[in-house]
Amino acid sequence: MNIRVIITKLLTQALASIGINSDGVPDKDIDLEHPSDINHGDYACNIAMRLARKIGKNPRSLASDIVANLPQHDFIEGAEVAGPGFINFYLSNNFFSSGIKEALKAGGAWGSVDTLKGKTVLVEHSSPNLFKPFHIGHLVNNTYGESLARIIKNAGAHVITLSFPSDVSPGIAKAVWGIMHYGWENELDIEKLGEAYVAGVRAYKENEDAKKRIDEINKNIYLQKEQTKEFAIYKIGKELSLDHFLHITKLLGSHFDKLVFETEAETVGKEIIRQNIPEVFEESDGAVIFRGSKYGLFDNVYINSAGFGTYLAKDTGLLKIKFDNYSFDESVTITDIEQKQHFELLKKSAECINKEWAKKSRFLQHGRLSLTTGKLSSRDGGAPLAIDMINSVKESAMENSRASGGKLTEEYAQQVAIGAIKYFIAKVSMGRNIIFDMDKSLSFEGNSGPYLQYTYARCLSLIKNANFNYDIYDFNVPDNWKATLVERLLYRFPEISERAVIEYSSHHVANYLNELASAYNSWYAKEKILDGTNAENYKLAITQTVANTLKNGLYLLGIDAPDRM
RNA sequence: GCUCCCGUAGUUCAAUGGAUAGAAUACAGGUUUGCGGUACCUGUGAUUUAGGUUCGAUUCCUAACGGGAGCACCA
Repeated sequence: MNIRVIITKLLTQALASIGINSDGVPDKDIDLEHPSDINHGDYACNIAMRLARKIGKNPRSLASDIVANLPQHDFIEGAEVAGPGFINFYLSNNFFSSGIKEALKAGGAWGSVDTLKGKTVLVEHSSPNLFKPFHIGHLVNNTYGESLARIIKNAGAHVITLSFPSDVSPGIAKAVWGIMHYGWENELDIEKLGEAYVAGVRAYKENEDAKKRIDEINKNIYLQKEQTKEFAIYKIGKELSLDHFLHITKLLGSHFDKLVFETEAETVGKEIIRQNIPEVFEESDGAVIFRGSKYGLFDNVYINSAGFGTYLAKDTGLLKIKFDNYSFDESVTITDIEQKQHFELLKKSAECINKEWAKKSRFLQHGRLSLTTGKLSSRDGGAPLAIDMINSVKESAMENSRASGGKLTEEYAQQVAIGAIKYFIAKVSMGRNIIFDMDKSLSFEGNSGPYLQYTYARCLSLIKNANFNYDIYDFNVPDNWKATLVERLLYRFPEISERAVIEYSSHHVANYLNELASAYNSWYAKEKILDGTNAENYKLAITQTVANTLKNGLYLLGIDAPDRM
């Protein structure tokens, strides 16, 4: 039985025996929280403070009355009144050890919850602009998106992952112009693609003829004029770009069940928009617009005067594609925060077309990534490329290892590098801007991905040395055992993953894992685990549970836990 | 100009309206015959300002100041 339910029940009984009946105090009014300072106990309840005035007693004396009337329970070591009238509960060794047994039995499922059991959720993230390189901004999106997909799945939902590559836009026309300008059509690679894009952007601004030509290219791509030279080049570039995207997202641990391209969504979007003139959309200056200003938002163009859908039309089309092809409870879209207001507009227009579309869609934004001085910058002077960043961090991971006499393999170094980068992002609550200092931010020490990976590898090494087999569950709490901070944190893991899914945020998991690893390392420093006494098995069981928690928790962040590093 | 988001140690981040505001990093000093020192321990150091709501405010409300984003044919 859930420990919160047990404590709530005990409190209700105590209240009843001092004459406060359960009608006046519904269970939901009994707030149980973990005290911010763990020395204050495992759970704290503020019920006395909330009731005191109502029944004309002072909070502390009411709290004492409640404590005096609490029934005994095997899982509760004791309760006391503290501070302004809190009732603090201390859990017992029996509770902790039975929790550890449960956790070990659950194995890979330890930490999973059933908050979204039976639901289907679409998660759309990491949508790339094809022809533009995958840079560190995409890393941010991928980190949060992948982590959320895993957190939602961990809560029992069926998750379908989608990505929405932009394969048609004026920017792409610029890149195609650049490729033709340099004559690279037969020797194209991902670096040249980036350079071609930059050249196209510059030419569009500075050269009138180039501008005209680019507009023509854009039109031919939108209209899919297969016989033109630019369309042939476009197809080569699109394929190359898409391969790169799939390669790098796979490296990062992501898989997409479905790719919906903008070309498809644009067609679908324009159709549904035209069908909704004039009820929802209206014509203005040759374009089709949505009057967001009627709803406190702003007006914007959905189909431009040349007859092409803007990204608002594309996203409208994507919504229709989602609802036509899948049956789901919620669709979650993760983008950069600069699109926040645009998605509010999109949601409002979607609501006008079909109420269900808006009701079942959730648009989440993560913060922007800004760079301080760093040694890395991309070849075109813009944001550093993801792949360069990973390689650079990987190199310093290997250097670190060599310096301490280890020999980290490429494969492990890569897991450490990706773990360092992803953790740095995932530990920050989504929505806040992230400031990146290439040289300093990605530390391998302290509150970092590698710190957690290191702790995990250390646990495994210990277990291996001891030949401990946790499938046996052959352990008992040693006599005179004083519960450690580690045990007092371990049982909270499912609460954390539940909070992560309720708030749709991964950073609670990251902070929890850091707290746990830190508690374990402190304990490890002063406690000999393999001490040859009959306490050894219990200490190993704790170690194994820490390892499982770290592994499962890192998984929720999209980070691998290598068995050694 | 209008709308939205954000202001916490030198720096990067935490804190379901709760108790003495937590970490990491940086800085100063320390820990090993014992299992992985990318570890552990000690110390210094912060809620932008002014009101309000509340038993209680970093958190909610109002204003000012400071930073970011959006505001018609880019995504």
